Amino acid sequence: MNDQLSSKEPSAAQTLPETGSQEAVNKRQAQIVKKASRLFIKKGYAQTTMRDISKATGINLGNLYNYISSKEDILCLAFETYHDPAIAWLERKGVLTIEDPKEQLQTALHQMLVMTHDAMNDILMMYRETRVLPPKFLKIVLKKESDLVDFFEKIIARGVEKKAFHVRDPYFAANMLVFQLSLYPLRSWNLKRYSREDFLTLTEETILKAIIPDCA
Amino acid sequence: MNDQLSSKEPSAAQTLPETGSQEAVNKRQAQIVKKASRLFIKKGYAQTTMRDISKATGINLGNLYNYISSKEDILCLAFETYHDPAIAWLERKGVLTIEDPKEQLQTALHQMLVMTHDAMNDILMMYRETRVLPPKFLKIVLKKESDLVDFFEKIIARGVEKKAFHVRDPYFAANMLVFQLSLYPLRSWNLKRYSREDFLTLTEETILKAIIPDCA
Amino acid sequence: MNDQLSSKEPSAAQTLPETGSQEAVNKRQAQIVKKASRLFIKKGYAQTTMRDISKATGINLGNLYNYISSKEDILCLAFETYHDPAIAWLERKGVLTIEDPKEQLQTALHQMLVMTHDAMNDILMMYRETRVLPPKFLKIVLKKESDLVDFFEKIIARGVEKKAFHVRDPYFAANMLVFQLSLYPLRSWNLKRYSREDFLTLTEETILKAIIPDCA
Amino acid sequence: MNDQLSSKEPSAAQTLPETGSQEAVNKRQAQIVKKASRLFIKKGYAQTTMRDISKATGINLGNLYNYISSKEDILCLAFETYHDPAIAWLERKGVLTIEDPKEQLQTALHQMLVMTHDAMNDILMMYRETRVLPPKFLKIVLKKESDLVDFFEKIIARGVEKKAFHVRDPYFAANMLVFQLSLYPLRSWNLKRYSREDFLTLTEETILKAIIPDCA
DNA sequence: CATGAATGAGCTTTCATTCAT
DNA sequence: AATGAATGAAAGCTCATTCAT
Repeated sequence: MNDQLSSKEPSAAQTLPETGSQEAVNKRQAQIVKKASRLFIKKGYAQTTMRDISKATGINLGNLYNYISSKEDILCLAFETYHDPAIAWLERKGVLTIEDPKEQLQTALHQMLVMTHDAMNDILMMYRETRVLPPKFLKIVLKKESDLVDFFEKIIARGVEKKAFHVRDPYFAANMLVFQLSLYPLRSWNLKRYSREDFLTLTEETILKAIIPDCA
Repeated sequence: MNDQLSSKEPSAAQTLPETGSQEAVNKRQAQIVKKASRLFIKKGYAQTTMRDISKATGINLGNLYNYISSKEDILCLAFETYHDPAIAWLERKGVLTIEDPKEQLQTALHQMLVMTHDAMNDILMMYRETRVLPPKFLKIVLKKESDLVDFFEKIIARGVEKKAFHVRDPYFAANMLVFQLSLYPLRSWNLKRYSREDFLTLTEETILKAIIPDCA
Repeated sequence: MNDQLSSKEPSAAQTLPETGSQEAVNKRQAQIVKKASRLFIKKGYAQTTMRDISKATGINLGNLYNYISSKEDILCLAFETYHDPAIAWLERKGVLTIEDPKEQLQTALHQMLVMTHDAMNDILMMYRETRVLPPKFLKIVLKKESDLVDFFEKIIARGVEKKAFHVRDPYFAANMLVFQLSLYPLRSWNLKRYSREDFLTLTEETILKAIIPDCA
Repeated sequence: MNDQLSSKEPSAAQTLPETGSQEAVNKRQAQIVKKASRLFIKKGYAQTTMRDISKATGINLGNLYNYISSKEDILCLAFETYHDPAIAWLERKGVLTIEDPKEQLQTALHQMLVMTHDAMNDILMMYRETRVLPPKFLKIVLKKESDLVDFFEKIIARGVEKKAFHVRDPYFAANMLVFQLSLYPLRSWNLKRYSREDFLTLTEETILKAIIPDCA
């Protein structure tokens, strides 16, 4: 039942020379992706040069290419890094085994909100730079996003069946819900006045009001 | 009253060697911005070259610079072009004079939804390329977006006062509402299954449910 | 009958932006190919940089790419430039209409020797750099070379039939003959002691001795 | 008499930090040159990277430099490796002691043809990559080639004196002969239709016809 | 001797922008 | 105003070579 989210396709963006100690390479790679993501967030992908990344990581320009195979590769890796945990989280927390629809929805929603809030900059970047991804990789990313929608659709549909939710079109509702998760990353400049806690509570409330009838 | 939306700052991104008939220049400029926007939408700003724009407009490469001062300038002008009408629309339609809060909100929402839906590609582009805008211009754009939020906040606050709406924090609700307007542009690939009409109705319904208590 | 040499395939290596006056572009292109060939001859293709070519032609590095589409393209154009005339020459001179086999062979041989001698450096370069050509282009080049062999094979075969030549295998003889044409380009450092005239006479004599029986 | 071919100049292209057992070093060096030559033949010198050579030899990239001093050095060593045996062969076989000019020429020619045929790929490579050799080394290589010409010139001149050969200019004839030895390496793609034996016989015949009068 | 990460110069190519005509 | 050739500063990436371990 909880296999619905595990679309684990062969995700490594590109193969590398793979010299030796894969572990050390992975560590370096992670370091590069992390620093590069910060730059992508700040300046945009196209405006970030490999020389910028070299400077930011402290890794020599030529040496960078021992760990990643191209600039595009870094972006793909960044998408992986920030996408996979989101999906794994829900699975681990056993959300799918919660019996009460309201409780189930609230739990899933809350966990996703927290995650989204904390990774806000990365999500903002991903919204912007999706266009740059190579087609093959783009497909994987969209699949993962639509998996998340499907996940919420199931929960909502079950709640509707059990008369706990009042929703005309569960698939649409799931789409709207998943989209609303990104409110903060995409609109943060207007929402700075709210504390983290206030914001989370308000968002949860607002989202649920459209799904649960008497939640006024 | 209608001054709340008119933050008409000196909008031409950069000054040009204003020679002859300003009118002819403006017309050419508009033509450039329109064609260039299509390219920015399709290929992304960074991936669009001045040569592309020259070819698309039929205006000689060097001659382009008689009408715009830089590539960046075109993007700034594009933001203006697609931002200002959105704001002017509501003003023109006299939404602010509607007495009944429910009717007022529904009217404003519907009009904005229609606009957003039809300009979806432009909006998507603007989400993506905001990072390229020069800081000064970015500020103007953000101001305009927050003007729209303020506009809806006023409507919602009045509805709350009149006990027509049930909303804990009107400013937050307005932000969410304005954000939800972009559902289609930013998620269109998941929503292709809905007809234009179905989509508009569903979105309106869903947004209003979170604001108007008994709108089930 | 004289169509046997005209394997005029679409030979332009790569398509170019083709801006306007094709004639001026062609002239510049020829200039680039000529200067670049000199460099390829002197230093080898791989050891010649685009900056070298820019400096040698006096054309700005970036501007070069308005006339050629890549470094490889220059090499392809060079092959064309020095290959096509060789083939056209024989056709124009009406060698194929000479009745007497001996006279026909001598005429063709002499004309080819003169050409080869004068373009020696280019031929040397072509021998060396053939490997760099893109496969599609390589095929064309090899086809042209084998056309030349076929041309001489026909002449020799006719001479054998008419008992004018004494040759066991006309195709082999033609290959050897065509190969011998390159003696000077490929061995010039050993042959500097001969005047142009002496060299041509000696070579002609030597080549013919292997084909015409009593030519001692 | 046999000193005419032994131009044994100090042949190691560059001096190395000669540490331990010179013998082991030489063995490794030979291994590197052999494998690298295969790569040079297949891909060309410029297109072969030190990483390729490291992978092909199984010797660590950095470690390679304990046995050779540069990439260029490998090429120089390759030229030596494939040049010296050709020269030594004839000396060893005692060709110079054969009394009958015709037999002497035939023997030398046959042996050289066999060698050239079997080492065709190496010879092709040497033709191509000569341009990369450092001037000092290039001189040595050319000297060795001209030694071979001198060798055949002596044989031919003696035959002419003894009225066994009919040749106007022995030096020119020797040059042509040595050049013809390379027919197969440089034209193999046109000559694939001949068996090894057929090819050798045809070539021998054709070459001799230009030197020995009644060899029809 | 062996390793392979690190170095940095240099490569081809692109492109916004300028300028002579 | 219009043209498009010219400019030159980067860009992404490669690779021979070095060096700390």
